Amino acid sequence: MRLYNSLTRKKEEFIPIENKKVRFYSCGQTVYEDAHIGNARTYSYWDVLVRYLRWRNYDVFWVQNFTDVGHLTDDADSGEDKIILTARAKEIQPMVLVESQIRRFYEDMDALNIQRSDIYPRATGEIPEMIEFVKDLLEKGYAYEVNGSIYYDVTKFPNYGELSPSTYSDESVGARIAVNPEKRNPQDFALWIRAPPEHLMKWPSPWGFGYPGWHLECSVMSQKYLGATLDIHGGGIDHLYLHHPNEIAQSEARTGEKFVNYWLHAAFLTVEGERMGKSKGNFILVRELLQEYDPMLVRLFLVNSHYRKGVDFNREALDQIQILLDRLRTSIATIDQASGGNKSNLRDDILQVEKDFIEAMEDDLNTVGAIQSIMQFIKKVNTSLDNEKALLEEAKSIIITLTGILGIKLEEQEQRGKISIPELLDLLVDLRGRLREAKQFELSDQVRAKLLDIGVQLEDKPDGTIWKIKS
RNA sequence: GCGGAGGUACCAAAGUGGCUAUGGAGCGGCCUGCAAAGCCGUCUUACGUGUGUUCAAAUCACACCCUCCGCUCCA
Repeated sequence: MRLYNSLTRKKEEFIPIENKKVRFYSCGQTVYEDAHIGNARTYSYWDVLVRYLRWRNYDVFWVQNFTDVGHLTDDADSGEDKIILTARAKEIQPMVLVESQIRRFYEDMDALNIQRSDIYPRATGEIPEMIEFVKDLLEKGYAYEVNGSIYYDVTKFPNYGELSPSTYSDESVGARIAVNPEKRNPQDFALWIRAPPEHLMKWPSPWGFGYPGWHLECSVMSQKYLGATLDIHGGGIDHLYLHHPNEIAQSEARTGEKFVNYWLHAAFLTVEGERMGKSKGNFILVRELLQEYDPMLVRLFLVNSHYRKGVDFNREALDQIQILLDRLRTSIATIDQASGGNKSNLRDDILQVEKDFIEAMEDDLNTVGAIQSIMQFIKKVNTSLDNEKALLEEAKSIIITLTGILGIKLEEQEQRGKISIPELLDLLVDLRGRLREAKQFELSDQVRAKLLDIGVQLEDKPDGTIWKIKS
């Protein structure tokens, strides 16, 4: 598999440190508000990457963090903790907010079929490890203490900023906001921040009460759960410039070993041509979107563009995706209905689609190409319904497997109590078929129209009727 | 300003030296009680502009134009 490595800025053959074992860390959510469509897009790609690697028999261990403390409203180590700020506005305790947001995060991700990482460590659960980490950096001379706060001295780390195509110049840092006078260099960043007495989220440390700087947790957690060197580290493109260079500086200073072999960065999505941002107020939350749209439609939209390329979110784009999703679902329903024949030309096409899919995915996770290979295959299947039934079943199975790797569930397991909805629909379809045989078209059309109203579409094919649950 | 990514047909979106991309929209047809779906054809000798390299360029080189993104919040 070839992956575009942000560190070298080119596609490289992916070779794990230890044969088929993959150590993967992705930067997670600061849990103070609901996940938006941009978060979901990024996490969808990590999900696809993990599913694909596992399908190819890699043993993937995936860690994604929850930031539940210390992420300030300003990256330059000033401003307020967003969690405390939001909790205060809601008049609840910070940890109540965190718990609630984590639950909501899981709900949103589950709905989009974004599988969970193997572990989700929380920053507040790793405070002792963070303190040890900072002590180590102090002893090694990479950090210094000022009035109970600890800062990382970037001049001690010669390769600082190697990941970032443009590190901050001193002027640009100073130009944005006043440089914290405690810092020796404008680019130094906080490892540990002293807390004023009234601060709610604070922990005792050798330097007094304080809380961790937000770059620290990723270094600490990844090292604790995955070791000194990670195979893959993923994150949003915004982290390429500050968060990730700082992670490298901290981690490599402590271990003396290379921190990450492959850096992956997901591009941002825009909404109606505009960047989603707090200042623009155009956030689209996953849960709001899902009240209106089929989760699988959203999921297909999210993976139907390349992760390193931006994509615009708008209604027209979703309408186009709906057609794509319908086409996928129709193919499954059509195969189910087909009685089959005695031809066997599909055998080659089944091998071909798997080959094309793999080829696309191996090329830097080209999900668009992978979807296209499936679409081409579906066209083949549609013209090959006279193949042996067993081959048709194989065709269906490969479609479900491949779309499943992209996180798209095509088969609905609709079950209410002991009633099977598929069986119920089969019964209705059968009854309507008898009406049509009796040329009672008015009544049979009514049945079809009513079913469509409640979300079931019937299609009369030459050899029978199929049903599809519409979104 | 500094740095990055990109400009592909009506829309979306792959492709990185020669091989029909693909999906949708529109139009025409086949099938069908009707509808839907599916299939076939068509728009389609598309690749930001200009030079150059080459037997051959969307693909490589150089220059230019334009767009988006980061250097605020933010995946």
